[in-house]
Amino acid sequence: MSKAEKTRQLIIEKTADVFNSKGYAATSLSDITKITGLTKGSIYGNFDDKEEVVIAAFKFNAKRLRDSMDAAISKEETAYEQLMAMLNFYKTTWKKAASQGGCPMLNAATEADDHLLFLRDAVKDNFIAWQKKVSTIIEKGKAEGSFKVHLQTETYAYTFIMLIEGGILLSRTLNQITHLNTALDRVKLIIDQEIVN
Amino acid sequence: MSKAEKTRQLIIEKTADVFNSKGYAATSLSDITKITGLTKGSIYGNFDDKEEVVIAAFKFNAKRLRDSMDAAISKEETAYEQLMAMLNFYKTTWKKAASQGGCPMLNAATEADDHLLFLRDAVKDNFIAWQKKVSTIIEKGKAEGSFKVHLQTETYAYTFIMLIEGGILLSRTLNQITHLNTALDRVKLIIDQEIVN
DNA sequence: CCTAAAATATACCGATTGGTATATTAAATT
DNA sequence: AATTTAATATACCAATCGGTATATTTTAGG
Repeated sequence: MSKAEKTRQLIIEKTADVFNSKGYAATSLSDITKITGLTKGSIYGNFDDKEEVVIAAFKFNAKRLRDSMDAAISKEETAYEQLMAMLNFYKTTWKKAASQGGCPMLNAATEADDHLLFLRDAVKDNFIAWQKKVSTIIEKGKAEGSFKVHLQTETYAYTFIMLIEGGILLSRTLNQITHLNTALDRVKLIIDQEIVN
Repeated sequence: MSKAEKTRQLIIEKTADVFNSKGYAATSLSDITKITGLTKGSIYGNFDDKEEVVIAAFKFNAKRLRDSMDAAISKEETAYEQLMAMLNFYKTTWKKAASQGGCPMLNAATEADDHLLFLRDAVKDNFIAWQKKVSTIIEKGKAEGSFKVHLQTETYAYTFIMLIEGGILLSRTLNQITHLNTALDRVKLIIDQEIVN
């Protein structure tokens, strides 16, 4: 890794949390220089403009989330255990995530819906990737013979995502972990009652 | 209503949609003057600062949502029909809401969670009010004898809200109404399977 | 160790930000 | 109709915004 690549990475890593909590538009270049300890010259030597930093920071935040979820899931063998690991991941990571500004998917999605259009595609891709990950687990369960074969995989995957994001939204806004737990419990209920054979 | 009160109201009404779509922080004073056709002098003659406009605009957006939902609900007699009316309200209002920047609750909540702290309480209050509204309907259903009496009213109310907000989030981000419908169908399923006697 | 190239810092740019003091206009009161 | 008061417009403010040209420093290669 060249010096420039290291600096680029440092900028992304150091600013990721601020972008996620303050918002991508509201985080200024002076915020970036303050946090990184670098100057504008260095920032613009490694990025064409602020948009590029914003996209890189979001992608970093999204990847960090994906990677740690993957790590939790891949520890398990069966599809059922993998789904449970995903739920447990949210239950245990909540506190840490809250201190980093909450769910990067939720934050970026609301900010990019009709404003910050250059972010929209990246957010979209990540939601679809998340759905596919859940879908793959459900299909795996079908192949294992532990899940019902006739059910609509995608619809269930999206239902889980909705509940989790909705739960995070309420927990953050009302400052009570209860709501996220309610969401996670509901996902488990759906799995046990409708998906498992 | 005095001239000043009329102007105040005009400012709020004309800027409400922009605040909701662009974001409360990202909407500038020149946006406000452009939309209203007024000058800074007039804005600051009726509001102390931008924060006050932001709060007023959010409250207007939230009230408009509440009022139209109330109108849809109050047309119905039974608790079951009222819950169905709420679901139908989201199904039918979706398109209009999308053109106004999406759900004001969702937008303001994510913006106010760790930034724009002065908005947080107002957002909080509105979520609680929504939960109470749903809870009141469920309690009414219990009193009517059509709903099971032992169930945890608040938890169900929050579950419905999560699903709806999560559905809106996905529908907006992925630009497909399907997801909101999935959420609304799931709420109906919960009502039919777990709440109705 | 010296030199060329890459990376970072400095100093600046015009535009826009939220906000205000004052002048002007419109509305209400006598 | 004249006068007072309320409401709106004008013109300005310092601070900050994203961005850039250039100078300086740091790194790597011979």
